[in-house]
Amino acid sequence: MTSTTERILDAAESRMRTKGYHAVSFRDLAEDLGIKSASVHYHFPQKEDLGLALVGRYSERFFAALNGHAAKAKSRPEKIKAFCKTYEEALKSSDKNCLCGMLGAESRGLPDQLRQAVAAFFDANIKWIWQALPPDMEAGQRKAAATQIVATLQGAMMLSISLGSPKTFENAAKGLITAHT
Amino acid sequence: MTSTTERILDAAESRMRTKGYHAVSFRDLAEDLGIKSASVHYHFPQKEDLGLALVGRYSERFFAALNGHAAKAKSRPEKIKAFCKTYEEALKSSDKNCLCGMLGAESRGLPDQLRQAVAAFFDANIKWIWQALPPDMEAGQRKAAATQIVATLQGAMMLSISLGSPKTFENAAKGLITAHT
DNA sequence: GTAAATCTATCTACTGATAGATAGCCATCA
DNA sequence: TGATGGCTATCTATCAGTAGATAGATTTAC
Repeated sequence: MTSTTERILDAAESRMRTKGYHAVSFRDLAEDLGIKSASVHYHFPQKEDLGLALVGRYSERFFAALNGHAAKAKSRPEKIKAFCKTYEEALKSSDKNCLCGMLGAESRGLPDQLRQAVAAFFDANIKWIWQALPPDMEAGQRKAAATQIVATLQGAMMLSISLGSPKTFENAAKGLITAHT
Repeated sequence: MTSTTERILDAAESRMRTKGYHAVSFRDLAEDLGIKSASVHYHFPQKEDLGLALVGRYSERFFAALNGHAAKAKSRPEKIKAFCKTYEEALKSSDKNCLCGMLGAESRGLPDQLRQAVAAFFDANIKWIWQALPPDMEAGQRKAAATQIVATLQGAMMLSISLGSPKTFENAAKGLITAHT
Protein backbone atom coordinates (compact mmCIF):
# COMPACT_ATOMS: atom_id res chain seq x y z
CA MET A 1 0.00 0.00 0.00
CA THR A 2 1.38 3.37 -1.04
CA SER A 3 0.96 6.41 1.17
CA THR A 4 -0.98 9.48 0.08
CA THR A 5 2.24 11.47 0.04
CA GLU A 6 3.70 8.99 -2.40
CA ARG A 7 0.61 9.02 -4.57
CA ILE A 8 0.67 12.82 -4.69
CA LEU A 9 4.28 12.70 -5.80
CA ASP A 10 3.44 10.14 -8.47
CA ALA A 11 0.64 12.27 -9.87
CA ALA A 12 2.69 15.45 -9.68
CA GLU A 13 5.66 13.85 -11.39
CA SER A 14 3.53 12.54 -14.19
CA ARG A 15 1.87 15.89 -14.75
CA MET A 16 4.96 18.04 -14.39
CA ARG A 17 7.03 15.89 -16.72
CA THR A 18 4.25 16.28 -19.28
CA LYS A 19 3.21 19.91 -18.99
CA GLY A 20 5.66 21.71 -16.74
CA TYR A 21 5.63 23.20 -13.27
CA HIS A 22 3.23 26.07 -13.86
CA ALA A 23 0.67 23.98 -15.69
CA VAL A 24 0.05 21.71 -12.72
CA SER A 25 -2.32 22.75 -9.94
CA PHE A 26 -3.12 21.39 -6.51
CA ARG A 27 -6.64 20.74 -7.73
CA ASP A 28 -5.37 18.63 -10.63
CA LEU A 29 -3.45 16.43 -8.22
CA ALA A 30 -6.35 16.24 -5.77
CA GLU A 31 -8.66 15.07 -8.56
CA ASP A 32 -6.15 12.45 -9.66
CA LEU A 33 -6.27 10.99 -6.15
CA GLY A 34 -9.96 11.55 -5.45
CA ILE A 35 -9.28 13.92 -2.57
CA LYS A 36 -9.59 17.68 -1.99
CA SER A 37 -6.90 20.24 -2.77
CA ALA A 38 -6.70 21.22 0.90
CA SER A 39 -5.55 17.68 1.62
CA VAL A 40 -2.72 18.04 -0.86
CA HIS A 41 -1.65 21.18 0.96
CA TYR A 42 -1.58 19.17 4.17
CA HIS A 43 1.21 17.00 2.73
CA PHE A 44 2.97 19.80 0.84
CA PRO A 45 2.11 23.22 2.31
CA GLN A 46 3.62 25.18 -0.57
CA LYS A 47 4.01 24.27 -4.20
CA GLU A 48 7.75 24.69 -3.87
CA ASP A 49 7.77 21.99 -1.15
CA LEU A 50 6.17 19.64 -3.63
CA GLY A 51 8.66 20.57 -6.33
CA LEU A 52 11.61 20.02 -4.02
CA ALA A 53 10.34 16.63 -2.86
CA LEU A 54 9.79 15.71 -6.47
CA VAL A 55 13.27 16.61 -7.63
CA GLY A 56 14.78 14.88 -4.59
CA ARG A 57 12.94 11.66 -5.25
CA TYR A 58 13.61 11.79 -8.97
CA SER A 59 17.29 12.43 -8.45
CA GLU A 60 17.65 9.57 -5.98
CA ARG A 61 15.86 7.20 -8.28
CA PHE A 62 17.89 8.30 -11.27
CA PHE A 63 21.25 7.77 -9.62
CA ALA A 64 20.15 4.49 -8.07
CA ALA A 65 19.23 3.23 -11.53
CA LEU A 66 22.41 4.65 -12.99
CA ASN A 67 24.66 3.01 -10.43
CA GLY A 68 22.70 -0.19 -10.89
CA HIS A 69 23.39 -0.19 -14.60
CA ALA A 70 27.00 0.83 -14.12
CA ALA A 71 27.72 -1.79 -11.47
CA LYS A 72 28.60 -4.43 -14.04
CA ALA A 73 30.24 -1.95 -16.40
CA LYS A 74 33.98 -2.30 -16.16
CA SER A 75 35.15 -0.56 -19.31
CA ARG A 76 34.71 3.11 -20.08
CA PRO A 77 32.40 2.59 -23.09
CA GLU A 78 30.22 0.38 -20.94
CA LYS A 79 29.87 3.12 -18.35
CA ILE A 80 28.84 5.59 -21.01
CA LYS A 81 26.41 3.04 -22.33
CA ALA A 82 24.97 2.65 -18.82
CA PHE A 83 24.51 6.41 -18.63
CA CYS A 84 22.67 6.52 -21.95
CA LYS A 85 20.57 3.56 -20.96
CA THR A 86 19.43 5.26 -17.77
CA TYR A 87 18.24 8.23 -19.78
CA GLU A 88 16.57 6.03 -22.35
CA GLU A 89 14.68 4.16 -19.65
CA ALA A 90 13.56 7.41 -18.03
CA LEU A 91 12.08 8.42 -21.36
CA LYS A 92 10.63 5.14 -22.54
CA SER A 93 9.21 3.77 -19.33
CA SER A 94 6.90 6.77 -19.13
CA ASP A 95 6.95 8.45 -22.55
CA LYS A 96 7.77 11.62 -20.67
CA ASN A 97 10.59 14.11 -20.57
CA CYS A 98 13.16 14.12 -17.78
CA LEU A 99 11.69 15.96 -14.77
CA CYS A 100 14.80 18.07 -14.45
CA GLY A 101 14.97 18.66 -18.18
CA MET A 102 11.50 20.12 -17.98
CA LEU A 103 12.20 22.17 -14.86
CA GLY A 104 15.60 23.21 -16.20
CA ALA A 105 13.93 24.81 -19.21
CA GLU A 106 11.51 26.66 -16.95
CA SER A 107 14.39 27.37 -14.58
CA ARG A 108 14.13 31.15 -14.52
CA GLY A 109 10.47 30.99 -13.57
CA LEU A 110 10.98 28.69 -10.59
CA PRO A 111 11.39 29.45 -6.89
CA ASP A 112 15.04 29.79 -5.88
CA GLN A 113 15.55 26.58 -3.97
CA LEU A 114 13.87 24.54 -6.65
CA ARG A 115 16.01 26.07 -9.35
CA GLN A 116 19.09 25.21 -7.31
CA ALA A 117 17.96 21.63 -6.80
CA VAL A 118 17.55 21.19 -10.54
CA ALA A 119 20.97 22.68 -11.20
CA ALA A 120 22.42 20.31 -8.63
CA PHE A 121 20.96 17.38 -10.54
CA PHE A 122 22.75 18.50 -13.68
CA ASP A 123 26.00 19.14 -11.85
CA ALA A 124 25.83 15.63 -10.45
CA ASN A 125 25.13 14.24 -13.91
CA ILE A 126 28.12 15.98 -15.40
CA LYS A 127 30.31 14.90 -12.52
CA TRP A 128 29.27 11.27 -12.85
CA ILE A 129 30.06 11.02 -16.51
CA TRP A 130 33.21 13.07 -16.02
CA GLN A 131 34.49 10.41 -13.67
CA ALA A 132 33.84 7.77 -16.30
CA LEU A 133 36.03 9.56 -18.84
CA PRO A 134 39.80 8.81 -19.14
CA PRO A 135 41.74 10.57 -16.34
CA ASP A 136 44.59 11.27 -18.74
CA MET A 137 42.35 13.41 -20.92
CA GLU A 138 43.18 17.11 -21.07
CA ALA A 139 41.21 18.77 -18.26
CA GLY A 140 39.21 21.22 -20.33
CA GLN A 141 38.42 18.62 -22.94
CA ARG A 142 37.31 16.13 -20.32
CA LYS A 143 34.92 18.63 -18.75
CA ALA A 144 33.62 19.59 -22.17
CA ALA A 145 33.05 15.99 -23.19
CA ALA A 146 31.11 15.29 -20.00
CA THR A 147 28.97 18.38 -20.53
CA GLN A 148 28.34 17.43 -24.12
CA ILE A 149 27.08 13.98 -23.21
CA VAL A 150 24.56 15.33 -20.72
CA ALA A 151 23.45 18.07 -23.13
CA THR A 152 22.94 15.58 -25.93
CA LEU A 153 20.83 13.24 -23.83
CA GLN A 154 18.72 16.04 -22.40
CA GLY A 155 18.21 17.53 -25.83
CA ALA A 156 17.42 14.10 -27.21
CA MET A 157 14.65 13.59 -24.67
CA MET A 158 13.10 16.96 -25.38
CA LEU A 159 13.30 16.49 -29.15
CA SER A 160 11.91 13.01 -28.90
CA ILE A 161 8.89 14.22 -26.95
CA SER A 162 8.32 17.22 -29.19
CA LEU A 163 8.52 15.16 -32.38
CA GLY A 164 6.54 12.32 -30.85
CA SER A 165 9.15 9.82 -31.94
CA PRO A 166 11.14 7.46 -29.71
CA LYS A 167 13.46 6.83 -32.65
CA THR A 168 14.64 10.42 -32.34
CA PHE A 169 16.15 9.68 -28.96
CA GLU A 170 17.93 6.61 -30.24
CA ASN A 171 19.32 8.50 -33.20
CA ALA A 172 20.64 11.31 -31.07
CA ALA A 173 22.14 8.98 -28.47
CA LYS A 174 23.74 6.31 -30.60
CA GLY A 175 26.58 8.60 -31.68
CA LEU A 176 27.64 9.07 -28.06
CA ILE A 177 28.37 5.42 -27.62
CA THR A 178 30.29 4.91 -30.86
CA ALA A 179 32.26 8.13 -30.28
CA HIS A 180 33.72 6.90 -26.99
CA THR A 181 34.56 3.36 -28.05
CA MET B 1 9.00 53.10 -34.90
CA THR B 2 7.84 49.59 -34.12
CA SER B 3 4.18 48.62 -34.23
CA THR B 4 2.28 47.53 -31.17
CA THR B 5 1.95 44.06 -32.64
CA GLU B 6 5.71 43.87 -32.92
CA ARG B 7 6.21 45.16 -29.39
CA ILE B 8 3.78 42.58 -28.04
CA LEU B 9 5.71 39.86 -29.82
CA ASP B 10 8.97 41.17 -28.38
CA ALA B 11 7.62 41.17 -24.84
CA ALA B 12 6.00 37.77 -25.27
CA GLU B 13 9.15 36.24 -26.71
CA SER B 14 11.27 37.57 -23.91
CA ARG B 15 8.89 36.27 -21.27
CA MET B 16 8.17 32.91 -22.84
CA ARG B 17 11.82 32.15 -23.47
CA THR B 18 12.44 32.87 -19.80
CA LYS B 19 9.50 31.26 -18.02
CA GLY B 20 7.55 29.23 -20.53
CA TYR B 21 4.17 29.45 -22.23
CA HIS B 22 1.91 28.95 -19.24
CA ALA B 23 3.77 31.40 -17.03
CA VAL B 24 3.07 34.34 -19.34
CA SER B 25 -0.24 36.20 -19.19
CA PHE B 26 -1.90 38.85 -21.31
CA ARG B 27 -1.72 41.17 -18.35
CA ASP B 28 2.05 40.73 -18.08
CA LEU B 29 2.47 41.75 -21.69
CA ALA B 30 0.06 44.65 -21.38
CA GLU B 31 2.02 45.99 -18.42
CA ASP B 32 5.30 45.66 -20.30
CA LEU B 33 3.87 47.92 -23.01
CA GLY B 34 1.86 50.23 -20.77
CA ILE B 35 -1.46 49.23 -22.27
CA LYS B 36 -4.44 47.16 -21.13
CA SER B 37 -4.82 43.42 -21.56
CA ALA B 38 -7.89 43.89 -23.75
CA SER B 39 -5.67 45.73 -26.23
CA VAL B 40 -3.36 42.76 -26.43
CA HIS B 41 -6.37 40.61 -27.24
CA TYR B 42 -7.16 43.01 -30.09
CA HIS B 43 -3.90 42.04 -31.79
CA PHE B 44 -3.94 38.38 -30.76
CA PRO B 45 -7.46 37.22 -29.95
CA GLN B 46 -6.36 33.91 -28.44
CA LYS B 47 -3.18 32.99 -26.64
CA GLU B 48 -2.55 30.33 -29.26
CA ASP B 49 -2.56 33.03 -31.97
CA LEU B 50 0.17 34.79 -30.10
CA GLY B 51 2.16 31.59 -29.71
CA LEU B 52 1.88 30.77 -33.40
CA ALA B 53 2.97 34.24 -34.47
CA LEU B 54 5.86 33.98 -32.06
CA VAL B 55 7.11 30.65 -33.36
CA GLY B 56 6.67 31.83 -36.96
CA ARG B 57 8.70 34.95 -36.40
CA TYR B 58 11.34 33.15 -34.37
CA SER B 59 11.69 30.46 -36.99
CA GLU B 60 12.05 32.96 -39.82
CA ARG B 61 14.63 34.93 -37.94
CA PHE B 62 16.55 31.82 -36.99
CA PHE B 63 16.83 30.50 -40.52
CA ALA B 64 17.62 33.93 -41.91
CA ALA B 65 20.53 34.20 -39.47
CA LEU B 66 21.56 30.63 -40.19
CA ASN B 67 21.61 31.09 -43.94
CA GLY B 68 23.44 34.35 -43.42
CA HIS B 69 26.16 32.60 -41.46
CA ALA B 70 26.28 29.70 -43.87
CA ALA B 71 26.47 31.85 -46.99
CA LYS B 72 30.22 32.15 -46.84
CA ALA B 73 30.69 28.61 -45.54
CA LYS B 74 31.94 26.40 -48.34
CA SER B 75 33.28 23.40 -46.49
CA ARG B 76 31.21 21.00 -44.41
CA PRO B 77 32.89 21.86 -41.08
CA GLU B 78 32.22 25.50 -41.78
CA LYS B 79 28.51 24.83 -42.26
CA ILE B 80 28.35 22.95 -39.00
CA LYS B 81 30.19 25.81 -37.38
CA ALA B 82 27.63 28.23 -38.81
CA PHE B 83 24.86 26.11 -37.35
CA CYS B 84 26.45 26.12 -33.90
CA LYS B 85 27.12 29.83 -34.14
CA THR B 86 23.46 30.54 -34.85
CA TYR B 87 22.49 28.69 -31.71
CA GLU B 88 25.17 30.38 -29.70
CA GLU B 89 24.00 33.80 -30.78
CA ALA B 90 20.39 32.96 -29.98
CA LEU B 91 21.51 32.12 -26.46
CA LYS B 92 24.05 34.85 -25.84
CA SER B 93 22.34 37.82 -27.43
CA SER B 94 19.48 37.43 -24.99
CA ASP B 95 20.71 35.11 -22.22
CA LYS B 96 17.57 33.11 -22.89
CA ASN B 97 16.72 29.62 -24.00
CA CYS B 98 15.61 28.87 -27.55
CA LEU B 99 11.90 29.68 -27.87
CA CYS B 100 11.23 26.31 -29.45
CA GLY B 101 13.43 24.53 -26.96
CA MET B 102 11.23 25.94 -24.23
CA LEU B 103 7.97 25.20 -26.01
CA GLY B 104 9.24 21.79 -27.09
CA ALA B 105 9.70 20.81 -23.46
CA GLU B 106 6.17 21.97 -22.63
CA SER B 107 4.98 20.41 -25.89
CA ARG B 108 2.34 18.11 -24.44
CA GLY B 109 0.68 20.97 -22.65
CA LEU B 110 0.35 23.19 -25.71
CA PRO B 111 -2.56 23.68 -28.12
CA ASP B 112 -2.33 21.37 -31.14
CA GLN B 113 -1.31 23.83 -33.83
CA LEU B 114 1.35 25.36 -31.66
CA ARG B 115 2.81 22.00 -30.84
CA GLN B 116 2.95 21.21 -34.53
CA ALA B 117 4.65 24.51 -35.33
CA VAL B 118 7.35 23.77 -32.77
CA ALA B 119 7.85 20.28 -34.15
CA ALA B 120 8.15 21.77 -37.65
CA PHE B 121 10.95 24.02 -36.41
CA PHE B 122 12.88 21.00 -35.20
CA ASP B 123 12.22 19.04 -38.38
CA ALA B 124 13.57 21.96 -40.39
CA ASN B 125 16.61 22.16 -38.12
CA ILE B 126 17.40 18.50 -38.58
CA LYS B 127 16.84 18.75 -42.32
CA TRP B 128 19.16 21.73 -42.64
CA ILE B 129 22.07 20.11 -40.87
CA TRP B 130 21.35 16.81 -42.62
CA GLN B 131 21.93 18.55 -45.95
CA ALA B 132 25.26 19.82 -44.70
CA LEU B 133 26.47 16.30 -43.93
CA PRO B 134 28.34 14.19 -46.53
CA PRO B 135 25.88 12.71 -49.06
CA ASP B 136 27.92 9.51 -49.19
CA MET B 137 27.28 8.85 -45.52
CA GLU B 138 25.18 5.79 -44.72
CA ALA B 139 21.55 6.98 -44.64
CA GLY B 140 20.70 5.95 -41.09
CA GLN B 141 23.96 7.29 -39.76
CA ARG B 142 23.48 10.59 -41.56
CA LYS B 143 20.03 11.08 -40.10
CA ALA B 144 21.30 10.11 -36.68
CA ALA B 145 24.21 12.53 -36.86
CA ALA B 146 21.90 15.38 -37.86
CA THR B 147 19.54 14.58 -35.00
CA GLN B 148 22.41 14.39 -32.57
CA ILE B 149 23.70 17.83 -33.50
CA VAL B 150 20.32 19.47 -32.94
CA ALA B 151 19.80 17.56 -29.69
CA THR B 152 23.20 18.57 -28.38
CA LEU B 153 22.68 22.26 -29.11
CA GLN B 154 19.19 22.30 -27.65
CA GLY B 155 20.36 20.47 -24.55
CA ALA B 156 23.34 22.80 -24.32
CA MET B 157 21.10 25.85 -24.27
CA MET B 158 18.86 24.42 -21.60
CA LEU B 159 21.79 23.29 -19.45
CA SER B 160 23.51 26.61 -19.86
CA ILE B 161 20.44 28.49 -18.66
CA SER B 162 19.79 26.10 -15.80
CA LEU B 163 23.38 26.24 -14.57
CA GLY B 164 23.61 29.97 -15.20
CA SER B 165 26.85 29.49 -17.10
CA PRO B 166 27.53 30.49 -20.73
CA LYS B 167 30.66 28.35 -20.61
CA THR B 168 28.42 25.30 -20.37
CA PHE B 169 27.06 25.96 -23.84
CA GLU B 170 30.54 26.36 -25.28
CA ASN B 171 31.72 23.16 -23.63
CA ALA B 172 28.82 21.16 -24.95
CA ALA B 173 29.07 22.59 -28.46
CA LYS B 174 32.80 22.56 -29.09
CA GLY B 175 32.89 18.79 -29.51
CA LEU B 176 30.43 19.02 -32.41
CA ILE B 177 32.81 21.10 -34.46
CA THR B 178 35.92 19.04 -33.83
CA ALA B 179 34.02 15.81 -34.44
CA HIS B 180 33.05 16.79 -37.97
CA THR B 181 36.38 18.21 -39.08
C1' DG C 1 -16.56 60.39 -41.35
C1' DT C 2 -14.59 56.07 -41.35
C1' DA C 3 -11.54 52.58 -39.72
C1' DA C 4 -8.13 51.09 -36.53
C1' DA C 5 -6.80 50.90 -32.00
C1' DT C 6 -7.40 51.34 -27.26
C1' DC C 7 -10.16 51.84 -23.41
C1' DT C 8 -13.49 50.53 -19.27
C1' DA C 9 -15.82 47.14 -17.25
C1' DT C 10 -16.88 42.72 -16.58
C1' DC C 11 -17.45 37.53 -16.87
C1' DT C 12 -16.47 32.82 -15.49
C1' DA C 13 -13.06 29.78 -14.17
C1' DC C 14 -9.15 28.73 -11.80
C1' DT C 15 -4.89 29.69 -8.79
C1' DG C 16 -2.27 28.86 -4.27
C1' DA C 17 -3.35 29.11 0.23
C1' DT C 18 -5.75 29.17 4.89
C1' DA C 19 -9.13 28.53 8.86
C1' DG C 20 -11.60 25.65 11.26
C1' DA C 21 -14.62 21.46 11.74
C1' DT C 22 -14.60 16.48 11.69
C1' DA C 23 -13.46 11.71 11.73
C1' DG C 24 -10.56 7.69 12.91
C1' DC C 25 -6.88 5.71 15.46
C1' DC C 26 -4.07 4.61 19.36
C1' DA C 27 -1.95 5.00 23.81
C1' DT C 28 -2.59 6.15 28.41
C1' DC C 29 -5.00 6.04 32.71
C1' DA C 30 -8.95 5.45 36.10
C1' DT D 1 -13.02 -2.01 30.42
C1' DG D 2 -13.78 2.00 28.57
C1' DA D 3 -13.34 6.86 28.71
C1' DT D 4 -9.87 10.70 27.69
C1' DG D 5 -6.89 13.22 25.07
C1' DG D 6 -3.86 13.84 21.44
C1' DC D 7 -2.38 12.97 16.66
C1' DT D 8 -3.03 12.31 11.72
C1' DA D 9 -5.54 13.01 7.88
C1' DT D 10 -9.17 14.54 5.65
C1' DC D 11 -13.04 17.54 4.92
C1' DT D 12 -15.99 22.09 3.94
C1' DA D 13 -15.79 26.64 3.00
C1' DT D 14 -13.60 30.49 1.70
C1' DC D 15 -10.09 34.09 0.50
C1' DA D 16 -7.71 37.40 -2.57
C1' DG D 17 -5.57 37.26 -6.75
C1' DT D 18 -5.14 36.08 -11.51
C1' DA D 19 -6.31 33.61 -15.84
C1' DG D 20 -8.21 34.06 -20.77
C1' DA D 21 -11.70 36.22 -22.94
C1' DT D 22 -15.61 39.44 -24.43
C1' DA D 23 -18.96 43.51 -25.09
C1' DG D 24 -19.35 47.87 -25.98
C1' DA D 25 -17.84 52.79 -25.45
C1' DT D 26 -14.19 55.90 -26.70
C1' DT D 27 -10.27 57.79 -28.78
C1' DT D 28 -6.95 58.42 -32.51
C1' DA D 29 -5.35 58.85 -37.26
C1' DC D 30 -6.07 59.57 -41.89
